[in-house]
Amino acid sequence: MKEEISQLLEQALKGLVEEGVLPEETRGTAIQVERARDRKHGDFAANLAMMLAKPARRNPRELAAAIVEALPASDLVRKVEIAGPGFINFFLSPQAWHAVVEEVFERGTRFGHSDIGRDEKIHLEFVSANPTGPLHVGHGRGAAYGSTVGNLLEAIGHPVHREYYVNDAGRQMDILATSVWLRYLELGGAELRFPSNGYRGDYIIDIARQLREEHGEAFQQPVESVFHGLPEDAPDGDKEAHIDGLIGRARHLLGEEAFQTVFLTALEDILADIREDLSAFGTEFDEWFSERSLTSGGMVDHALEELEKSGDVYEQDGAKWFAAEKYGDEKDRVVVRDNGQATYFASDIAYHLNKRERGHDRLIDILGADHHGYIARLKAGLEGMGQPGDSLEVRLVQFAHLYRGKEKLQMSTRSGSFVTLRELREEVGRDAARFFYVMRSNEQHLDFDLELAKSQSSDNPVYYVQYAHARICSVFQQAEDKGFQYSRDTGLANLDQLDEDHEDQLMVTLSRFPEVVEAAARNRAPHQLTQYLRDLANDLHTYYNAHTFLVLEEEIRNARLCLVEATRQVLANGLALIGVSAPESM
RNA sequence: GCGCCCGUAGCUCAGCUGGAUAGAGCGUCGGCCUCCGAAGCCGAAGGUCGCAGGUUCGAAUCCUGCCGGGCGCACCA
Repeated sequence: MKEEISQLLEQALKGLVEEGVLPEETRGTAIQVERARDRKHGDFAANLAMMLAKPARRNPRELAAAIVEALPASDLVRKVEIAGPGFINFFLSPQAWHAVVEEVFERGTRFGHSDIGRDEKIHLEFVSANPTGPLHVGHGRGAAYGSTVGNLLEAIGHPVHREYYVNDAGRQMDILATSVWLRYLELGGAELRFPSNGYRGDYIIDIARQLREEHGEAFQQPVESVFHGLPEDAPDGDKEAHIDGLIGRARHLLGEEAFQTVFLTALEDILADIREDLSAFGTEFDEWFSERSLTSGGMVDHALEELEKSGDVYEQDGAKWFAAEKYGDEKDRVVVRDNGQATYFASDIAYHLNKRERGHDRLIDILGADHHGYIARLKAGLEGMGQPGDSLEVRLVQFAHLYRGKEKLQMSTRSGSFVTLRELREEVGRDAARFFYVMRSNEQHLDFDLELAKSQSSDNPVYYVQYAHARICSVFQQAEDKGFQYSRDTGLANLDQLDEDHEDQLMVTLSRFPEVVEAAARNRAPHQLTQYLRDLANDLHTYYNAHTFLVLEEEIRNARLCLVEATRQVLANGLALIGVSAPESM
């Protein structure tokens, strides 16, 4: 609809250039059409005349008059006015709004979708939490935000590949395996002081128990041999040295094969739990990409080769460095340590190179806000490997702070005293959780009040929107109970009988949906969609309270039902995009 | 110290890539159910858009400086 207005203006512009009224260089001026905020200003407004005033050396109002004069006729437009400093205001005809209702039915669940993004393949990485324990509420925000952005991008036609990067390599994983093994020893009757830096959650004990069921006493070792001669743990000693010593001891006493068994059991258990959790949260991935596969598949070496080609890799102090500073990073980065091991930075850029080599035009990473330091170095790395730095787009998700009423809840994976995503889901429900997570801009800190999200009444916005949907369903149920036969065709044929302000308003809001979806997708801003859904629900509730739908006159009744049926469709489409259900009754 | 994010109504936040008189929810106050679901609707009060400059027809929005809050600055993962 916006598009159509824009085209009319384009033709007018073209005409004026050809007539010589406007200089040649204004031909390519980008036409901006926006929704008028106040309906007194019509339905759409264009600032074209103001933008052209300078190059054309004419005053904007005069120019606006010339543009209006040059506009081709259209039956969508009822009236055009010039207002203020030179705005061109368009008033649309009723037929224009009726066409929207028809379009909703024609497109059905795909109303609001488009294909404008079809030429850009997008790789979307999100959540990617270390598989060292259950997901907590911070990951939940990334999951809700990421999956909604994915839905929005798909809705505007982008091919989207959703991926979870599994950090299944490195020291944290070794600490995990060691923690499991220590719990295993405890289950075997050993008494030991659990390392302060180990993973303490109950899930560790569950995994240890499973290990015992599957492997019996195979991994049992005397406690003395495990702890003997290790550096002291905190508070008197160095907890890092202590845990590293324990890892070494575990590897040594168990042997590499048995250690791997413990390691893999822990990894697979936790990963399975995460998959199940995310799936139940309505978040699906196309691929779970293993960090270890980067090394084993030679991708890290390949990336290092590509990087070498830049000529910006040098050796110093026995390590290989990448001159990242030349590419806008704040300092140079080590890629291979003096012990010959590739750094985390090396595997990170190898991963991103791999994403590019898989054919994705744009890489979107959704990261926790504490990772913002990675952006510059990742872009630098990509450029060093001959890839465009701006093919990577990082979206940060700020922290979510959980409150139970006034009480702020503490979170820490290590201590085991966190609130998990699963607990949150069980407590407030998937719909409320998802809606709350994306309701605010991702760049904004989120105060998530459990009591509020749980409250089945009043101030919970997700219920407000869902209620609008349920209410419409209920109206159709009532119609049936009263013996009114609903005919959509009769309704469509009589839309011109709908002349109430509320009906007008509702149709206008329905027509905004495709624009909202596009803007929310382009801006990676799901909260713009939740905002819209509240507007739409409000229009429906207002209309409902002001007018009875199930009136005796058949034409008006069917026309009204037709309008609310379209509304129901749009509510459902919008809720589907954020992964929230559209209930028929509540 | 350097870098990134955020300062908008009492509270929580929008403000659509610079537009017309800055909006919504909650909270407060006052109304609306013999009538399709009151999980709803209508109305009122509430603002120096952190502060100061700058850019232009026009700034909450863009630029600079300052103030305040959060986060990050590893041969850790």
